Amino acid sequence: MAVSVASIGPALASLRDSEMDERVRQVDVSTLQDRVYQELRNALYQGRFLPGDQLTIRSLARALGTSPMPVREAMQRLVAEQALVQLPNRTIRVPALTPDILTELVRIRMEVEGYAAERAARRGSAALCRQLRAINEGFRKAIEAEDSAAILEGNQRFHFAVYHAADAGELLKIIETLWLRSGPIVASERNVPGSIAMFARGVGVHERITSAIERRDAAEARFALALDIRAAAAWFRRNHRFEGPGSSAGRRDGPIGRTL
Amino acid sequence: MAVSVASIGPALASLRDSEMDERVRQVDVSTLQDRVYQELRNALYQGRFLPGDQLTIRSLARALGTSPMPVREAMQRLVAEQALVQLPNRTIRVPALTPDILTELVRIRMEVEGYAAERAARRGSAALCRQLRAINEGFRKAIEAEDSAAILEGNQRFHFAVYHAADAGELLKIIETLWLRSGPIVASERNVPGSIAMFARGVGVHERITSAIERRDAAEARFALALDIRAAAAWFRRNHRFEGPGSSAGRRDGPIGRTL
DNA sequence: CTATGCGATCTGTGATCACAGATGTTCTAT
DNA sequence: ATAGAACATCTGTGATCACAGATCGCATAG
Repeated sequence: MAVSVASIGPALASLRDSEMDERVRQVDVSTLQDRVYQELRNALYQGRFLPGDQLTIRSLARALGTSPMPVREAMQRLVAEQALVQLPNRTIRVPALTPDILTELVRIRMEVEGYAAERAARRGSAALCRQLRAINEGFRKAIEAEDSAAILEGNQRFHFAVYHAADAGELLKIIETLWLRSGPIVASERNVPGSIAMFARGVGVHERITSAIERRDAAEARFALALDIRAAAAWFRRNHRFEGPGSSAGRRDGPIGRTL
Repeated sequence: MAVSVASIGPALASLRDSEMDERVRQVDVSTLQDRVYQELRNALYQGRFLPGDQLTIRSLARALGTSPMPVREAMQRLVAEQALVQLPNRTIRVPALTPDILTELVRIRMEVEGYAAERAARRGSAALCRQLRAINEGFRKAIEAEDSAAILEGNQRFHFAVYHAADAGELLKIIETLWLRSGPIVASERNVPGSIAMFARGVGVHERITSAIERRDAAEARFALALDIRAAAAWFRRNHRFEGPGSSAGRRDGPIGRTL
């Protein structure tokens, strides 16, 4: 009993791209090393590793459930981005910040991120300002609740909303690298007494940035953004215990530090 | 016939560190991947690879006489630094510059390198100014001789002498990354008609930068440095043929392009 | 002529292993 | 007590291989 395919009709026709899209979703094509990289990057941002901590390929591979290769590649990438440092004896550590490096990074960030704020002010929209105010409100609530993870996240979300509005992909990459440098040390200070008050002052500065963007005042947006960074750095410089690269002792508990 | 060691005297005593230093020199402890990285980096700076060129691990390993591993690590590092780009199909290419990216990189460089010039002006010495003038003289002679490699090198030496004088290691790393982005495309234009005249104008701007540093005029140093970058970019934008990522056709011979 | 399937080839990725350098501990000689 | 040697361990590096995805060329069907 032969049935002609033609008699079955369009049921066997090829599906159009749009029809196919409705039936299946794109799968994750990321490589293992990409995923390892993201996990390590998140861990650094969230202060799960402290400045001076040593990371080894094998221990991380065991913990992540992979072979050493993707971990090695991810770690080398973070070394290239200066988020990790490889010492002369070849071990890889989370870099500690010396007061000098901190000062330098702060100044660079004021220049680079200030420029991004300037660009954002020239390009900003009412929708952006609404978004910034919503983020800042979430940030304020996190401070009220003394929720350190939410505070760090809120501050970061505010800043990166501004920087995305700058519409400068290459600049964003530089800024991300700068933030990767500060992430661990900043997160390590999130429980220091007085950091809540520091963050609370940041809510007002964020509003100042937002208003400047609203008014298309590029110079004021730049100034306020730089002020935000500098004020946090000044607090940080007074409160952070600068230690040697191998030391992870002396952790103090208390309220929350802030992103520089 | 037993001879007491003690009778031989100080000939068998341990040498002090300083004595040892006089006898032997430090050996090169760099890894193979470091050396591969440097070679690739130099090749990119010198325009030995054109924008859009594909680089494969195995062909490079064969050419360099190594196994694929160090090449792979070096290439991944250059990808992390954006000197190479890895496409969705995973091949790795020398990135081409679109007009938009060029514009963005130029603006970032004006901000970042301008800031470095500002710092250099605050820290500069008479010795630095002598050095800068000597480099600029060599640059002028290279232009006179229409020696494209020496022109590129002279321009780079001038700029980096300024940036070193800024005394900001972290900033220098960012600047190096920015230059790595421009290297191949700039070197690809070194033989375009009119580039000599462009470079010749740069000699005067370099002197303007040097004078500003000499007078400790940070704002003028910043302005002149940014002017240097912007003028070169304007010329470049008028003269560079922006091509797709896969194309390396259309190479034109003639005088020399300039580093942006 | 166009679309699809198949096989070959190329490419990067991940796994595994051995090697080499650095470091710490223990032992021995002075 | 101190210095040096030997050994064990840890760490990253380099080599090699297999795997998996992407691409291309060719053949076949409609």
